[in-house]
Amino acid sequence: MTTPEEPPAVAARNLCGMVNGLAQRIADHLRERAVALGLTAPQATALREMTGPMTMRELSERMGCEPSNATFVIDKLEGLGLVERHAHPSDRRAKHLVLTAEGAATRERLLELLAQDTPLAVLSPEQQYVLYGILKQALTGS
Amino acid sequence: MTTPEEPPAVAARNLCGMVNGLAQRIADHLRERAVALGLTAPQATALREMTGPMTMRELSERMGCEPSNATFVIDKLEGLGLVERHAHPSDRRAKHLVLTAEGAATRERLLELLAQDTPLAVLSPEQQYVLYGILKQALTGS
DNA sequence: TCAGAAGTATGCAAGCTTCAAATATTTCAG
DNA sequence: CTGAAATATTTGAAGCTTGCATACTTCTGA
Repeated sequence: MTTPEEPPAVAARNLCGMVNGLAQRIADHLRERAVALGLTAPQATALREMTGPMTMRELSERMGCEPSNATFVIDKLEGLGLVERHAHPSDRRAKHLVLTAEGAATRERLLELLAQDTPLAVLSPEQQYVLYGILKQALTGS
Repeated sequence: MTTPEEPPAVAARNLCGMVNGLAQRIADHLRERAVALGLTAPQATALREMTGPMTMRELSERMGCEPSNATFVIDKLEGLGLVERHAHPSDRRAKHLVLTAEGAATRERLLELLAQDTPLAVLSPEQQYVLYGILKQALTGS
């Protein structure tokens, strides 16, 4: 019954579960570092994605959530004094999210913590590069 | 400034985000199929993991969630008549989760739907096998 | 034996997420 | 220029998830 010449098919059955498992491990890693800074995981995610001023919609897309969820999370970060909602320079419908000085400092500390002991650190540079190529193809569909 | 001889380091920076992105795409795929059967995504996840009779704890571990969350989801599936809570044969602390006939039929339809148009289908069998090896190492840490 | 440690499931409170609807603004066809 | 359609954000309701507390059962070791 064993078919040594066809291992890919067997392996593929659990691939989705393995991707989810790895994503969950990454999420746990993030949550751990977030609480060390007094943040929740979603708050840390938002902070991590705040590479610069952006709209609510752009943030929600970067976070991979609904805009109304971004509203909820930004409410918290604004309450913590880490983010401010400014008027958008060219579109009065939109808000311009900007980090406060404390928000920028917290973000820097967060990025440092996130860079430590990544769940992917057990992979060699070569493996990481191969993984990058495969993920890129899976995500772009090309 | 470009360093053609060192692409892995550059690539590695976004690896976590790409893994999360792929996991989200898999989750969206699941949700889409779930609603087609009148289920929510968590309910479909539970049904998918019900490969046979098991305890609440085992189900929660397979689902990657807290036991109290499994209680919530199983309450729903029990209300839909797809799962039943039986007495565990050897441990009176535990419940033995069992699919009803309708539950088993729904699960079969779900598995068929999930096998169609997987987000990983764009990868060649060879790529899937390489991905399997890398994910395995990342998950086991070996 | 039996007292305490550990395991299994559930209830509850709080927070997170999504969805649908509402408001305000912008864009664009005609 | 005007009104329809599209876009940005927010609100409220409903569902999902977690963490902790609780009740009960099983296991362990003196």
